[in-house]
Amino acid sequence: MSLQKLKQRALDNPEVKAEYEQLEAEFNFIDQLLSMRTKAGLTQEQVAQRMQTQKSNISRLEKGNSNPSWSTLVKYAHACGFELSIKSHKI
Amino acid sequence: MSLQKLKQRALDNPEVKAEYEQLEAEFNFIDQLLSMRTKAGLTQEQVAQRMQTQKSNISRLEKGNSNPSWSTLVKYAHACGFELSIKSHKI
DNA sequence: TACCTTGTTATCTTTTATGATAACTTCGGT
DNA sequence: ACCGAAGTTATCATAAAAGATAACAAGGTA
Repeated sequence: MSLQKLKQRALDNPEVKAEYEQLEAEFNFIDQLLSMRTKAGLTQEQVAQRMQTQKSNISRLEKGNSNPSWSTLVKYAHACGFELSIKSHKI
Repeated sequence: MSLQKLKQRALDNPEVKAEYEQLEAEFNFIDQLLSMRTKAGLTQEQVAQRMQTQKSNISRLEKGNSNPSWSTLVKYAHACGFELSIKSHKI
């Protein structure tokens, strides 16, 4: 079994995947979004239902092809069971 | 001099004010926005110029009468000399 | 192979944020 | 009392986000 395949198998496990995502959590914006859903163990459709919207819109959000409003981000976070805040650090 | 008055005088000092704001930084969303500008020692008009927009729009943003997009928040933060990221914690 | 789940993409409509201008309020300083 | 700086509010036009639907792709499983 190739290393790639092994990694893939490992990531198929939700818990392993969540751990993995958490490691690079601070990485970037999109990753953090995805990380929340992964940790919650929810599908896009489930999140969509909780947000009272469509799964296609969740995909759009997670693919980074959008510029979401703050309330959308908060709704998404809540749907995944998280509280959201902004963090700022001096350049 | 009343306590209120004393507090007001203290907060008139930008440095004191910045320190004060920082203390309750995590307080809420709007406070954090304002805090960035306060720490930067900039006026709404100065931030507006750096964001290539109008001071009235900055006021609208800071008064909480809006639901800004992520890019607007990032622009605002940059104008104030900050890098922005989201922070999520499990409910 | 056929099926089902999950996610992606495209497109259209509707809602809303943003840009812009102008008039107004507050508050210090002179 | 006047004046200027800083911030607020209202309003309108336009750009863009969000809602909705449908068709498609990838992966796993019977």
